[in-house]
Amino acid sequence: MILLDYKDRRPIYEQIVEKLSDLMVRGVLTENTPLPSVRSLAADLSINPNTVQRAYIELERQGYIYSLKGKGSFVAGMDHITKQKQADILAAFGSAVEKARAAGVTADDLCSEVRRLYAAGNQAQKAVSDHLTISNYGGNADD
Amino acid sequence: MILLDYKDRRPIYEQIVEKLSDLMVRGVLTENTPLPSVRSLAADLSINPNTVQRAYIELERQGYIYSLKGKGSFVAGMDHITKQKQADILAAFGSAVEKARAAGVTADDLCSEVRRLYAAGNQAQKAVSDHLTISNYGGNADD
DNA sequence: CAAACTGTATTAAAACGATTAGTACAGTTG
DNA sequence: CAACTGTACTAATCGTTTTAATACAGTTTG
Repeated sequence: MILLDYKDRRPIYEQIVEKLSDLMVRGVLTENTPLPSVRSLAADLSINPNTVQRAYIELERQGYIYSLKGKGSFVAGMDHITKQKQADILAAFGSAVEKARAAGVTADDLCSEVRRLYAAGNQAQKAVSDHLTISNYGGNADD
Repeated sequence: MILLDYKDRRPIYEQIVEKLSDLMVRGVLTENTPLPSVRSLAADLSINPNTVQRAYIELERQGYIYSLKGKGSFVAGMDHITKQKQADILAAFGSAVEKARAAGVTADDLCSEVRRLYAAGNQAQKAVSDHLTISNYGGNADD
């Protein structure tokens, strides 16, 4: 399940959006997989259902999920998701690059850093994905 | 002068910290240059002096400036500033890289993006620095 | 010295967003 | 029908940010 970070200054609903969309991109949540219901996720996280709903509304607005009244909320098509998430990520990446460039960091330095992080990250990857693993809900939207 | 972005969800004092430290790293504000007084910057930005003071307190805490009672606030030593800012920037960069890696973006893709942004950014750089230019206050801390 | 600046400190109120609480309605499922 | 689902709405609460209004201490300049 998701873990909330109360040290994070971002609002809870935004953390939920980020963590769930991460799980989709990582392939843990696949197309048409049902998400936990608004009320059950709220209970699991010990937060108000309204907060979860707000996160789901945002996820739907961004194209990560689709919701059916009376049925539930489900992971949207992976093609949309991948495009969306990678666009988000590249935008954030571009912003970080721009700041580094303005601060006098060279392109070579950044590329070295990229490769260093990739080398180091591959070993930590297993632990990270374990930590983010979401319980399997099973079932599909079109049951 | 600085421009505040009210669409930005971050608090005003934090925007001030970021923009002023940016100007220092870019070399627009150099060592011992006096910053606008708490009251005058507040007037320029049409905000409360307390908000500016909070930004200055934070800038001092992070080592970007030093303040002398009755005299004013001044840009700190560039060696401290550069180290501080580059550490901040590399941390943000590393976070962006990690997310991209998790989303399946290759290291080569990121490096290509870096070089593309550097090539494109060099032409936009003049416009950016123009936009961020701060009026010249003249004078030094040790007058 | 006096006026006009500086930074700094403090307390209270106001404003704003995030979150909670409670309720309600509509659709689905068994 | 009972128990789920998403959705909608209003009101209250809470924390942070910002404002407001002073006040005090040090510096500078006429």
